[in-house]
Amino acid sequence: MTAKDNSKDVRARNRGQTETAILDAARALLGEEGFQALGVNAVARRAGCDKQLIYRYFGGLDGLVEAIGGDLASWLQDGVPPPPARPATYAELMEWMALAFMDALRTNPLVQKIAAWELSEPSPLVIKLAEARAGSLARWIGTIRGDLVPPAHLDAPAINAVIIAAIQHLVLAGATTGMFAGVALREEADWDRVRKVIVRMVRSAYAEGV
Amino acid sequence: MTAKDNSKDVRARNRGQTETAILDAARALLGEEGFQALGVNAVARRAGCDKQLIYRYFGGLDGLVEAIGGDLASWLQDGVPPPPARPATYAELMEWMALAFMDALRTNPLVQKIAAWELSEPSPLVIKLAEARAGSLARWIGTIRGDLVPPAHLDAPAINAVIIAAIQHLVLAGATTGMFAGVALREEADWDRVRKVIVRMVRSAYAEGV
DNA sequence: AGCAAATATCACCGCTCGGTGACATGCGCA
DNA sequence: TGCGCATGTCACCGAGCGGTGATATTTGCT
Repeated sequence: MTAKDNSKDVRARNRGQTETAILDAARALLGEEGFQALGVNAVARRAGCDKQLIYRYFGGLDGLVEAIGGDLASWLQDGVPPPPARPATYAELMEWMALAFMDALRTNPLVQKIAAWELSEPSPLVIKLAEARAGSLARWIGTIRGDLVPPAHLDAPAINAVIIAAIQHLVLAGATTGMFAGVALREEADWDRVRKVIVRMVRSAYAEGV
Repeated sequence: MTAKDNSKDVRARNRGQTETAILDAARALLGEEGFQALGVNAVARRAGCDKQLIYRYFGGLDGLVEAIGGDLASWLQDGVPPPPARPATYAELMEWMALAFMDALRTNPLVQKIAAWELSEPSPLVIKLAEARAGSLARWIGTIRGDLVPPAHLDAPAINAVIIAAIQHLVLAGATTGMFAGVALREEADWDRVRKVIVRMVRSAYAEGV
């Protein structure tokens, strides 16, 4: 029971523990500072270990990022509760989906930073992340969709892509500049305004008329 | 008439000429490589001059970027032709606006990179750029709007923000990963698909029903 | 012509980065 | 007990970065 024992946690020689420490550090760093700050030195500093271990256990930054991308696969399934009442129509389902997706993304800075990353550099590594995220989204929609079918005369995938794109962009812009196209995106009231519009647009896009 | 005369253009001692050379280099670098590659050394290398001149004439990278942001103010007014036929309704106007904005952004990698930059780091410098871009957009819409007035019961600014956000996000995603939410964004046919959906959503959002 | 200011270039600093090899230390098994 | 391997640490490399002072060269004015 020397004085040093509790000064730095136990930091036993435990590979698994170190690996998760590195992973956690990388996730935290990416979520808080963005992909620009994600480097071998920074991660090792934050994880409290030597950067050499990053190379040994993950094969460098690429492998580390790939590992992060791995648990990206289920961020929607885990974080979003299923729709409270079974929606009766595809339109209602998509309306709920849009709002749920917006909240999920708003409360997940890590995914926000990854999404911003995808828009900033087309490196193969980032493309893998994009695919993982797209797959996650597709799987999530698949599970909540059940047997509901979109109207046959509509291009539902494209409509949904437009909706998701709008939400994603507004959330990212709100997190950085706090505005977009003159519309404030800071207070919860601002987001209520956005919610109203999203709901209206989803409804009308899937409406029968026209 | 020594052999060296034409080897490097004239490169006379001309401050104005050098300034535009630096500005052009910075614009080209930003448009081609993205904001990550925008550094004092890189710009000077590309402009074929010493980086010291960047500090002397622009006060560093910040001033240089600010100068770039300056002529950002008119990128829409200059690049987009006015609507061919005077639209009769606000909805028609916004429909044309959406498509025109999409094409303008798709053909302007510099603005694309700046938009991606805004989503990646919230530095005060970038916020200035964002404001410049937002102001440009507002001014553009103002001039083409004329005396058309949106339906009073609708939150037109928010609706437009959602539309612009969707377009911007799809264009950025197309330029980097070439996909979004499972929808391809490469061939012109892909963009026709997007156009159809955008038109439908703008129309229905501004429709009288509901 | 001659001089001062504007213009352009060079050399250098300190720092951080990604990456690697050599070395220390503790665990588990024979 | 002692050996071998897994785990962790350290020192170092070359390169590029942003930034700055001193210096060379041309221009333009008197």
